[in-house]
Amino acid sequence: MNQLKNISTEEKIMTAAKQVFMKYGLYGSRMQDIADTAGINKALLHYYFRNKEKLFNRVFENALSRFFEQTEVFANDTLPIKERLFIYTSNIIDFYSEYPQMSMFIIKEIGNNPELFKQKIQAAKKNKVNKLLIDALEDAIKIEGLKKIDITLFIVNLQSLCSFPFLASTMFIHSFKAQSKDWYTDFSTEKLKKSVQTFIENTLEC
Amino acid sequence: MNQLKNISTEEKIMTAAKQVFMKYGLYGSRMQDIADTAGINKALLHYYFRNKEKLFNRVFENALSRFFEQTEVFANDTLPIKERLFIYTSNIIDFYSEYPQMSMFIIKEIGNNPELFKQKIQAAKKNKVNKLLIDALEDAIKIEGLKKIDITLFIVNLQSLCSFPFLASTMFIHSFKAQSKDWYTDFSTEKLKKSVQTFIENTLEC
DNA sequence: TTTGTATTTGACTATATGGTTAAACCATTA
DNA sequence: TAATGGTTTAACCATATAGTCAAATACAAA
Repeated sequence: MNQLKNISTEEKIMTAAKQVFMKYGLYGSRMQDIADTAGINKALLHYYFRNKEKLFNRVFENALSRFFEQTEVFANDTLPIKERLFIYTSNIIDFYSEYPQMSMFIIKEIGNNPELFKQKIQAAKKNKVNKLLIDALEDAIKIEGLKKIDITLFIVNLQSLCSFPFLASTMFIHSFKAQSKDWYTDFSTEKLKKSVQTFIENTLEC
Repeated sequence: MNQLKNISTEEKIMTAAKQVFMKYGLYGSRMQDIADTAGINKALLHYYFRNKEKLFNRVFENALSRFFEQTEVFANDTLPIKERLFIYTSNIIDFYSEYPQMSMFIIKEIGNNPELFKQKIQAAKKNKVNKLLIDALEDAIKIEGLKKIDITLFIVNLQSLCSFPFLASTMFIHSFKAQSKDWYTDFSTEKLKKSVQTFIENTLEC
């Protein structure tokens, strides 16, 4: 058995499946489309991943893992919470910048498979390298003497500012183009990062 | 011909189609599913709306119209821009609160049909009762002496704060529940409105 | 070279799905 | 009552799609 070639084919499939599933979701995606994108026979999909659902779950699980990796920074208790928030939001913006459809994909599919999401949360909580945003904020209020903010609201606001620009990029592109503003020229992830940082500072310090 | 009965069936179909299309998108939705939801025969769908695409476009067009209606407040030049922004964000939050899947639906489908979106923008610009956010802000800088903010960035931030909480509500519900926080208890649209207003004040005045 | 095993393919099946049609139903009116 | 015309339905068709299978191919070991 050629281990290298084997991995290569499997990865070709995973790459193609990621692409197609992110674009069309579980129901909208066609196995033939995935096979074509991967440049292989459709039967080979079923040889490597028994069926559509199993293939989809692998892609979804990968995406969720990447998503939760981002929270590792909160385990670093030596940094003040504001610094950790800056690093986290910067990382997550870079992450979405690289995979713009990730956010949409995760949000849409959590509804269909909330169990896997719960599992990931539990795993993250038990993992020593990891700590979730909510726990880090609660600790910061107790230990660092952080102002008693509304934690859930703050998290929602933060995720909104970081995710939505990529999620809705097609809307913004068309919207601004129709009004003679070039989204690509006007928008940069660096500017977004700065505005998020300003939001964090205003919320934590005002 | 019974005009009343006619409208009723058509509306039953539109209501069902809205529900199903919002949940599964164009490709993921099944005509049979829409027929079942409306409590009618599948052939009747084709009697009222020739085919799937036409039915979908009607639903999409309705959604877009509702979306653009929200910007009418910006045409009211007698109110200071801050007031108009407060009203607009409050309205749009109420709107998403009523139709939580609207934002996701519009975003997802604009990519497939950007032309209709462009048309709506053009129509809104020509409409005297209507004025778009971007124009209102540009005017405010010229006329009201508003601080020269980065308009596109501000709009993106604002839309993010207002839309994402509803778009990603399933994620937040599961996320907070897994961490013993009840999303429904902790979250209210009033709190969200206040945080958006604070963001507007900080951005326009700081 | 031969043999055995993993990989890959074309051809196939069963089912789901969008769409059509002819007939039935029902309300209005002559 | 009977004719008219819009509305609704069951049955049907053509195609698309997920999944299967036997045969072919590649490739490593004997």
